[in-house]
Amino acid sequence: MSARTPESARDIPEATVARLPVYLRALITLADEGTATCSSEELATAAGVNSAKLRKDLSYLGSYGTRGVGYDVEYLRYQIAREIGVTQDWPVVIVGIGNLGHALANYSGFRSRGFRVVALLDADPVRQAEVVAGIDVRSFDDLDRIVVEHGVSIGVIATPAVAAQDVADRMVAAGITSILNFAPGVLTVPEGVDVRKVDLSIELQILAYHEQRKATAGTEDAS
Amino acid sequence: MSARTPESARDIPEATVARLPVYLRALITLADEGTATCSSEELATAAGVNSAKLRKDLSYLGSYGTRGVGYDVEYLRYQIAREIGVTQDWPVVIVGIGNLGHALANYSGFRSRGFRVVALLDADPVRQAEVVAGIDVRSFDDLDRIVVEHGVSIGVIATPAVAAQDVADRMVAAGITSILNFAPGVLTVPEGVDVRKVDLSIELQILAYHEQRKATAGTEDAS
DNA sequence: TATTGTGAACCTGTTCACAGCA
DNA sequence: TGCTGTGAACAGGTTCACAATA
Repeated sequence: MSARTPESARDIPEATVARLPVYLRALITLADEGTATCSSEELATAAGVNSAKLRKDLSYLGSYGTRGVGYDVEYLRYQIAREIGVTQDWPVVIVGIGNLGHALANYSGFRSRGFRVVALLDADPVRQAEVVAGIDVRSFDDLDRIVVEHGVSIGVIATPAVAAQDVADRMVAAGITSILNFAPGVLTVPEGVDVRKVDLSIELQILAYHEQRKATAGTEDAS
Repeated sequence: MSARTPESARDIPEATVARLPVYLRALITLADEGTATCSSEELATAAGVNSAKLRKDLSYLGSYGTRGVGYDVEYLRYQIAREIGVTQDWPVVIVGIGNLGHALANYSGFRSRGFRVVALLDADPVRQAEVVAGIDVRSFDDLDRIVVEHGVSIGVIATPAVAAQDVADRMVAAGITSILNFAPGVLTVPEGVDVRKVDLSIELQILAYHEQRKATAGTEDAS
């Protein structure tokens, strides 16, 4: 392995990275309930995983627990928040202020979990008259200026599918390097830009697959 | 307990199941463009995966291609739709008609991808006066009746986090066996009930983690 | 003692490379 | 010949079981 691993820069498996936010949320819940200390078993239950996986995941960050005792909730919460990078807020722009864009703009979870919506953009001049969640909707052409002004590196696409690739291209050109995409379909972006996709009908179709199998579990179909 | 494996019921790896809807969407796009036949390379590009993975995935369904030629777009589309179980519509109920519930109710992608929203439910009597996407919002107490009447097995939770577990419990009691949950936090459900979770701030936090690493990429140099 | 942290075993998913077939 | 379908090698992720230790 590489000889120097500076204190905070071990490489954490992707599957673990995807669970850290879940642990963080569970720790916040425990803290709110007044819990000062928890075992890996308790935290794992709160996060919906098994304790061996939780301990393995945490071991990639460092040794933040105490053998025979457990974890200090506040301390571990801070360490995970720091590892994820949400000890201060990330500025975010949302493009596409239709039904979904409205819902996202109004979602209070962003603000409390390390993100601040700094602009809402839409290509439709009619929508640019609106004020949503206390923020005026501005022209998509303002993207470059806003990205520079607020140092934005994360963008959210909530447009119809047909516009998504163009929006992504312009986000990348403006300097955005992480995109959360709610539009269906595949986005093509340059190396170094991260895209995560949320597709509602894909999620339902995965459920439908399993549902279908439950229905035919006892039956044998011979078509 | 899998003594018999009837022709259509091979066990498909979970990772493959999660990609079948992506392939289906890519095939629909190709069909709409008038493409009659495609190679694994073309379909893989359209779906955003590599061709070896695509072929491996399709091999779990059967041999639907022609060596030296490729795949018939319409035929493969039908086979995948049948495998997922979306050759006819699944009735779905949405609970929690706030901002997100509105957006989901109005999302046209559901109807065109194998799902039909049969009811919108909310615990708040004020919301029950509304009509959203042409469907009246009804009392959450009507859940049992609606599930039986329409044969619903899939439910969507778009309530605040605090209500989600109660809604899930009542869905399960009513006979629902698949849940798509947009509320943050862990849901506990009995064996046999599938839950998929969509959590917006978790997705953003995963992006933030990688974004943070990009920012410090120049600091540590190895190899 | 009670619980963490972790090597080792195991399992799942991905990629390679080519045999098999139209 | 060209492209699919697939065994085999590989990589990544999960679970086990126990040594380390407050």
